[in-house]
Amino acid sequence: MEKTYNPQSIEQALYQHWEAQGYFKPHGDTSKESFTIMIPPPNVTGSLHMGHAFQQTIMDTLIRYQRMQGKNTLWQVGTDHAGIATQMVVERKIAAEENKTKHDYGREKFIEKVWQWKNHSGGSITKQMRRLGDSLDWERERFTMDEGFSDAVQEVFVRLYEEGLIYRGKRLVNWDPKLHTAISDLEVENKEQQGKMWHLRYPLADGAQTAEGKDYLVVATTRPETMLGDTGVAVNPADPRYNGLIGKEILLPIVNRRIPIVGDEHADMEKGTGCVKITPAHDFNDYEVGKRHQLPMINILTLNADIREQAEVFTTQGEPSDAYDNVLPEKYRGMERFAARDAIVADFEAAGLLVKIEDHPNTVPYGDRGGVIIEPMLTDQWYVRTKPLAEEAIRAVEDGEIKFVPQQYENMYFSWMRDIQDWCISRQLWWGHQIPAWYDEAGQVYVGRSEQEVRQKHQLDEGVKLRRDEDVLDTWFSSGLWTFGTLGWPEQTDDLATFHPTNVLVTGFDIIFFWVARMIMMTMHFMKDKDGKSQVPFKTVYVTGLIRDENGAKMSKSKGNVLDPLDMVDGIDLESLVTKRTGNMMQPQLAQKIEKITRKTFANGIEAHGTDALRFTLAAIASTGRDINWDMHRLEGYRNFCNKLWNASRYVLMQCEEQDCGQNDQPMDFSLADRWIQGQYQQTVKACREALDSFRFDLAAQALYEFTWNQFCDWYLELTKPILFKGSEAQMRATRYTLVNVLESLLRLMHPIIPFITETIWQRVAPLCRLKADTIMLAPYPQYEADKVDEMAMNDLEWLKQFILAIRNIRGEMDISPNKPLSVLLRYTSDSDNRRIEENKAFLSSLAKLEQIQLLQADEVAPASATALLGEMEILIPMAGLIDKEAELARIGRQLEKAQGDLQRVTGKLSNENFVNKAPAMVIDKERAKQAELELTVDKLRQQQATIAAL
RNA sequence: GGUCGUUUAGCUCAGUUGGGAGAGCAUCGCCCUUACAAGGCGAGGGUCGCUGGUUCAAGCCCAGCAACGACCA
Repeated sequence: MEKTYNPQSIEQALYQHWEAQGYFKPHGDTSKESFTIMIPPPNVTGSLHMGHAFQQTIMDTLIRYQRMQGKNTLWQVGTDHAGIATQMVVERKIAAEENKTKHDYGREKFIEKVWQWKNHSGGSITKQMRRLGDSLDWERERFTMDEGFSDAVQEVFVRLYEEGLIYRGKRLVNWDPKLHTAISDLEVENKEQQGKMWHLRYPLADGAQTAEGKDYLVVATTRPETMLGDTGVAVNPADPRYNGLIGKEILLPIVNRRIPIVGDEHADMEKGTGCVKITPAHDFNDYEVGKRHQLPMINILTLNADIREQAEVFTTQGEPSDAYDNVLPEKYRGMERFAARDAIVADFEAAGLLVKIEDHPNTVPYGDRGGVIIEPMLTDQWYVRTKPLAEEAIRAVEDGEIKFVPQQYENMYFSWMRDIQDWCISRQLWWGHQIPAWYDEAGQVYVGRSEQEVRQKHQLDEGVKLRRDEDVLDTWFSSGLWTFGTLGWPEQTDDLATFHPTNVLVTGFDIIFFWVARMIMMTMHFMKDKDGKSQVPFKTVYVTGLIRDENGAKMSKSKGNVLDPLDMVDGIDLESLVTKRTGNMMQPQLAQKIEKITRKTFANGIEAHGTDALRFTLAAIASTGRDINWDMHRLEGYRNFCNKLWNASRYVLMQCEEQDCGQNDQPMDFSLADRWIQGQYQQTVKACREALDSFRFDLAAQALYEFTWNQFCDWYLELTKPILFKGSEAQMRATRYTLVNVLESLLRLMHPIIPFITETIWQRVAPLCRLKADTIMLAPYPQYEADKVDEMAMNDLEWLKQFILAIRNIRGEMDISPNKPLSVLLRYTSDSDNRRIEENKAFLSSLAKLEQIQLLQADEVAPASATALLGEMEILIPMAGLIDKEAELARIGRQLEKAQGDLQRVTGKLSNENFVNKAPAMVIDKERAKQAELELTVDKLRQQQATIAAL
């Protein structure tokens, strides 16, 4: 083996080999249980970030763990077409390279362009995923716009429409004025900010007066410009100030429109002025109020969110109406919405109608893609009626058919599902699944799998002109079909029978609504068992937290704190990192700041750590679904761990290769250490399996770390040295046998988390265990073997450790070189002490560096010594010429203080009658034993203190 | 405002049915001992956010408060 651990020299080649050998594919033996994970399809425009690395490490660990247990495992790979994001990428590209817009190309040519982009540059993320060691079945890679998947999407749309679960309507939607498309409520980010509240005076018509005798109402609004579209003012029917005015009218300033005063609970008497202007075409709450009171709707904004040349007037049902005229004051026409706001406020002020302006914290909706403020807009859109779909989806989680890990995320799921709103699925984009709907010239809509099918079904001959709906479907509509669409639905394929329902979904909490909930709804509606029972898409949803930067801030490009997982794998120098973080930015003005924090945080760039160290770190921090602050030091620690494993393996191989490791059935004489490490290892297997079975990757990582470093390396390897250097043939053989077999099995145990280093070492170690197999990937996962846990060996070795630690402690405290051999005297030894000493002299001499071990009789006087206690046994190291009196007194003093403190606590507890009467006997016995031991310890330490003090 | 979560060593985090406060990293001291200085050996370090309650016993259970965070409105 190479003298130093160098991940870069092993990882890439291994992955290519695995992939070429087809180890990632399901083995196909359907007599074995299947185990399936569907990867959350990454955005085809995306690149790998920490969240991907985190989730994929978990998925790969699970899939490797199950594969090694012989299951027919499928980890399905693919990407999604990311409608808006992809279209934006290509639009920017043609703008930059050819100075063209998509309209210059036209729809068909533009889509061709997008496909070209997709085929050349799309999915670079899948190459990055290979670097992580992900054992995905690449031959089955899917894309949400590929042919089969598009069939599934169309089929679902048509069937839902035929079942009345999809409808079209003119509704208020979230409109992105920059991207010119509707988006669903989930794609809106509400941001808190310090805004303003304008108090506007609205004169009452026909001489009406308020209870206080005023001839006007004051409405408070955060959006004064929308007053151009007001069709009412609401007051609370219980509000004595104004309820007398219900039914009266306002004369709306600027447009001189008469609008009614209505009584509605929406007007909060406590808030603002108690009077609310109602603009049904530009506000979701007002829309509802308008519907309740049959107020017409006046649209005053263009799709750019500028003031229209002429308003559009609709009835509550969305039909064109002439209830009001459509004239808008000339001066505002064509104004951008915020310019119009300023102008209108100024005009109110000029007219003496601006009462006041207050600071007012409010939440403002932003489009998560375009980044501009969303405008509620009255448009024709397609909707999924989600309520009926949600019912079954809720039940599946209630009944435990689907479990969330950690469970608290079920609350989030339920609260959203129980209050679910209809889902706007149409998008005014070109890139995506075009909606399979056609209109005749009268505007009548027909839905079908093709124009031909539509004509046939509705007996429309060639004379009837049909025009296809131009809109495409929300990308999440197709992602919602991921679990069954990838397996060949709507065909009833063998894959569906074998791999569906899938087992585990690993995802972030942020897409529970976007994706998880919708996937459950869609799957349960379309996938049925033979007996008609709905199939769930997956049995467990493992929800991860977010990985944040070292200060707990969310990673984002605009903050410049994004960490590329591959930079941690390969390393990156500071200049490249700065260039990478500040290049290609949406807001170049932030570059300087980003450069500064980058230079500060990563003064020396990022070192290479290798994929295994990254994966181990991610596993180690995967605890309970909460967010994690990324800590570079932990990554370093786990790289050191990989290095430790590497070097320990080198030791094992150096000792065992070309030696007799028990392969030839010659006699073996196992040492205490051999028996002990087997037992320790078995307990590790048990802990590790339990952790993986319960999704506690952190506990699995911890168990592996603890065993490998603190037991196997720190103790066992050291304990093999006296045997391998001085033991008999049979002892050496047994120890070599234990070394190679424990290591071999340990590598299998760790493989799901750190696949590369384990495979590399395993290739060398396995032959020494008489194993012939091509890869560790398909070797069996270790099982707990209780009969290999030798209790007596465990106890004896624990005693041995304590003995050695006691000597080392004295050396450390007394500044005695570890190289200096010591003589030790033992007093008050029990029979079992004597046996243990006799059996383990070689170990003691070697690990504690003792030249002589001498037993004293109980009444024998010992020379002045540094002392340690092990049970009743006294370990004495004669001080002559070695020990500093003051230092030894200080050392004893510290121990005494600690022992006395403990004793006091235990004694206090035991003298409490209530404790003795009520606590379980076992607990009391334990305390009594502790008390006795502590008393002895205190006693002996005092004696020792006196002895030393008397010198 | 509602829901959920978090608060444990300097930092990042574990702590399973209530029964002696843990890990990694960082810190301090000593060591280039033939697997490993990305290391070895030893040591120090915590009022478990605050207050109260239940209990023989609370980091853990209950109530209230505070701070922070997420989602929803």
